[in-house]
Amino acid sequence: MDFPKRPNFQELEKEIMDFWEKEKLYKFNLEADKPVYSIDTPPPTISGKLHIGHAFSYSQAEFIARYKRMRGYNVFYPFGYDNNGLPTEKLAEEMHGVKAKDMSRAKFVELCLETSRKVEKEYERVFKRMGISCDWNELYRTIEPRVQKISQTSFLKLYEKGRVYRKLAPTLWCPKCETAIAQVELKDKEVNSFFNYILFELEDGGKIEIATTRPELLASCCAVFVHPGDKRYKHLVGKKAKVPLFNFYVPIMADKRVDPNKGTGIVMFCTFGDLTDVEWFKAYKFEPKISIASDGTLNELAGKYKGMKVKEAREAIIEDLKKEGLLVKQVPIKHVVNVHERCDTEIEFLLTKQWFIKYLDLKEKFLEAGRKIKWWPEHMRVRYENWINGLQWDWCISRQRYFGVPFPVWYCKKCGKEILASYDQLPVDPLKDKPSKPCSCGCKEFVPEKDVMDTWATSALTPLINAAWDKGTEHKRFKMLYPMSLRPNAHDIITFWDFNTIAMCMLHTGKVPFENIMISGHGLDRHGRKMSKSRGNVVLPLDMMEKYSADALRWWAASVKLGEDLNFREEDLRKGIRHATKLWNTARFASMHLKEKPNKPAKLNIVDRWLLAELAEVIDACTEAFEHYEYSKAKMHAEQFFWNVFCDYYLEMIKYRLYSGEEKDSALWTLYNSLLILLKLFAPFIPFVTEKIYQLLFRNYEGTKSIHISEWPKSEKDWYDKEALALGRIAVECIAALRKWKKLKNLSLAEEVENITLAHPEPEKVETIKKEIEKTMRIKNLLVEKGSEVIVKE
RNA sequence: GGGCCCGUGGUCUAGUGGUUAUGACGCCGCGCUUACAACGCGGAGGUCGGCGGUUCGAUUCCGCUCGGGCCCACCA
Repeated sequence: MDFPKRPNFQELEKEIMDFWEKEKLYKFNLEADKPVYSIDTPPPTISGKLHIGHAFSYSQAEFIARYKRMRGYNVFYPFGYDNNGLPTEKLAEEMHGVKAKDMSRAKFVELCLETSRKVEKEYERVFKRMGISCDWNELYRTIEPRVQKISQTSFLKLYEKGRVYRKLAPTLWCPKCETAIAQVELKDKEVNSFFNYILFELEDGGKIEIATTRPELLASCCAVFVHPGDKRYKHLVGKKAKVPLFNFYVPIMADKRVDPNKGTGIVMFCTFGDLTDVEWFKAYKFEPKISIASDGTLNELAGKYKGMKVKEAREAIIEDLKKEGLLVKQVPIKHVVNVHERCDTEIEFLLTKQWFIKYLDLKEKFLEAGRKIKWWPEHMRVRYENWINGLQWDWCISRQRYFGVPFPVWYCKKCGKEILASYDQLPVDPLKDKPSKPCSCGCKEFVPEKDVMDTWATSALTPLINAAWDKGTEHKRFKMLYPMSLRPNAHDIITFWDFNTIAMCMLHTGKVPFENIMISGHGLDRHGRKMSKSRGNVVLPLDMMEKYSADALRWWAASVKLGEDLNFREEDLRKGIRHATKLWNTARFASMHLKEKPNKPAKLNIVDRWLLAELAEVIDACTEAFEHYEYSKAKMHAEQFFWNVFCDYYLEMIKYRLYSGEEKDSALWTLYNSLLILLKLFAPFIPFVTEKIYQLLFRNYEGTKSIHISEWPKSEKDWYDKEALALGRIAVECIAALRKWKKLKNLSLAEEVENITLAHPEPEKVETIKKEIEKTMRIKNLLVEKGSEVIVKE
């Protein structure tokens, strides 16, 4: 057997990785007659490079996959890529130095696909190198045709149920690029501006003062707001104010979103100056007054100011207000505005038609669904519930983007009616394809929907994607895989991914999509900050695995409780190396003595019985911890037992038997079995080194071709031997005291000693295990007497 | 501003209404004792973030406060 003192972990891991791949160890078997454990792997966003944070949370879910596999489950562990949407668009633009709006849509989509393919390859390398035991045959991409079909089917079904509707809604708009933009494309910018104090006339001739930075929006003014608790203005609520220059009346209303300390405490509400305006618009259901066109110029509603750019109009209106004596003062201020990150242009809100999913009426149902799922850790459910309780609007699922799943929709050119694709046409691209029949009005010309769906509207379907919902709900695969056993993800996307998935799947199937949700924390940088390109604090998993090992990286990821964040410090990776080396050397020691598979002896030595009793407790503790997704506890129990009991005491205590031959069969049998059990307890965490040792030392005897499909350890009934447990622990106490004494006396541990007197509270018990203590500590004659503490007497 | 979580020796971490509070890294001393110096043995090191309350008793339960993280909201 080949047991060098120090293995080369990198080489070892690559060899094992090839072995797993060749043996197709993690392939899901649709035909197997075993209980299924299915995992709804989070498809990572194709947005750049994977960092340590990914390694952290994917490892944690993977521990569970390996544990369940060893528990005999038919584990379904697919992999996916979320390459549908804005992050991939931005990556493609960045990598190729181009901009989407400067090229044809088809060309840009092709570029995104090409970018994604390249990045997927890199992701795959990292995950495989980490030993993530996914079945790579079960691979999906959220942009691929099959998934598009599922996503579009979802849309059509919801449409049929009356759950999907289209209505005007404010959209973030860049007037320079003349495109809708997403919230993540916004950037804050501090600008110099003026607070303009403007007079509005009341019906009774009185005047009120309003401060605004955007006088050009006067034509869009719909109302005037004060704070409900503001005594100065209480009497105004319910009255009307006349908008200067345009001379129409608007209501004066109270709303707590007004800050009484800002400006005059009276604010004008326009459609739309900023995000608060959007909220008021939605909350009070105003008729919009849009005075800014998509190119950033004012429209006919603005009367004489029509055609002017926003800034020109602002100046012109200020001039006119001055002339009329309606401008009280201008106070220069610095304030933060939202600009488009590309071109630095201040954004506007435009009313456009958007698609929504109606679900506000189902809040109670979603809360109930959340209660049907086991959350690990439990408190994470609270975030889910808070999110639902705070929901105020239906879900807008349309995005004015390019790279995403298209809506299966056209509009009749003549009557404007919505024409939906038929199911057998899916996946469909309305920009290229045509409806299968003419509009009911007879018209044969159509305007395609150009928007694409929100990426979450597709990724919220992963349980259905995995279960092949496109083939219906009555086939074997769907029944095997839906609902899924586990949804693992980090806590930042509970509100997006978990909530949307539960909502979507409940709408489609009426059943919760998974039985368990396992929420992991974040792997952060040394100072506890998220890793990001802009911060420059990204640590790459591949670098760390080359420097240490995949096992070391995984060992690190297992070191905190589920749900806790963990700061990454490179020196912590040494712990994993240290542990793997220790395990390796233990196996090396065992290999020197295990020349064949030992038979169970008729009678077990007391030390062996003690070890098995300790082991039985550890197995139970690890198993229970894993059943509760507490992998870190399982790791801790196994690790502490291994170092502090197995290596420090047990191995030392059996050496005399291994070398002398006395009761050797008992020691060999126990060593063989306890080491195998330990390997199995560690296997989910450090799959490479445990596999290698298993192959070298156990495979021939055990038969099963890999430790990762071997049976999870079970303790035998007769191992729970209370007497042996107590005696063994007493022996440990005595040995510790004797070691301390030898140290004090400057004696080497190997030094033979004649007569020693040891005090112990229970001398009669020590007597029964005296021989083992003597042999371990090389004492000729151990005398025991009663004492209050365990100590060597001079 | 709202919600959730975290705050234990220099660093990371376990844990509990009750004797001297767990383990590891680091540090100090000794040791290459036939698996392992990527090791072994021994040792030093903590008012369990702060204040107040409940209790016979609190690191553990409650309230407030400070610090950190994440998500959400806000910036006329």
